[in-house]
Amino acid sequence: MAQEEVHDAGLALGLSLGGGGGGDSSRRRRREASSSQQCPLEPSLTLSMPDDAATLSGGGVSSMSAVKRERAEEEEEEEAAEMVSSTALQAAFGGAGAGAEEDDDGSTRKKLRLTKEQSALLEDRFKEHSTLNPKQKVALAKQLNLRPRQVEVWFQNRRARTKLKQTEVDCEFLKRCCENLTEENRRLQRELHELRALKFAPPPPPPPLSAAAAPPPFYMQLPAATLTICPSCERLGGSTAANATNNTSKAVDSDVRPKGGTHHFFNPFTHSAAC
DNA sequence: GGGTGGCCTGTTATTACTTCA
DNA sequence: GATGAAGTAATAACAGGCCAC
Repeated sequence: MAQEEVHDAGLALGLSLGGGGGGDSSRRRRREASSSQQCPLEPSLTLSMPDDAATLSGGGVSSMSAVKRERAEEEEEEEAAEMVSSTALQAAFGGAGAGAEEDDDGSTRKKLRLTKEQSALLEDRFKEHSTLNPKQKVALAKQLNLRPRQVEVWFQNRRARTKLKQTEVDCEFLKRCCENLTEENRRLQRELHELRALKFAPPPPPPPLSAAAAPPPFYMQLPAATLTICPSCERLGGSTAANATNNTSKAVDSDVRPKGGTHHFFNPFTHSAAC
């Protein structure tokens, strides 16, 4: 089933959950609740209109500065206006829009699926900048017929997904590093064994692998991004082997070297007694 | 020092899709 | 093949913490 068909179905009303508008509204509401006399058991998931009404009634914003309060009220007014005009814009963007339908009991949150068009535009903006300033956020929200809070949440989630993905990639890369180092360790053990055996043999011919022909140890090929802070001494590590043989490492090293001091790159696979 | 806003991280809830009897 | 329940992945929304201003 095409997702857009589902998106279009029954979501044109444009009522919104949560509320509060731009900024970290949920936390703001929490702080407001704690600083005012509001009941702590009040459900946090409310429709925006009642929530806004409560806020505008004065109890919820008592701790906010006048400027902030003014800004919040402006945003809330904008959102209210957006809701009024949302029906027309829903047609343009296919319907996920600025909020959720109210449940019969009005208590459960409705998660809205963004349309392909909305997601695509958000992705485009994310490619340009992974963060938004408040003006950009509001503008993008208007363009997408979403609330600024929704745009903000989308960017937060998107950054989290990106980071998670990068972590998985790094993990996979380090796994390969580990495998290669294990293999290299085996090779060196064999080589050591052979050299020891040669002690009792006639003078050997030159080694088959010259320094120029032999590939550098795997850890010397690690990109700079994998070089991290040494957990023991909490310095940028300075693997002399890597620095001596790898131009890239040298360049990176010179970029990050603190003035008047030397440090070593930390390689998690080779780091041992160096610190 | 406390208030506020932005961001991160972890969690929850919802939706869409897949599998299987 | 059609169907509904169960399982799963994706993700919007939320909560709480941290940090800078």
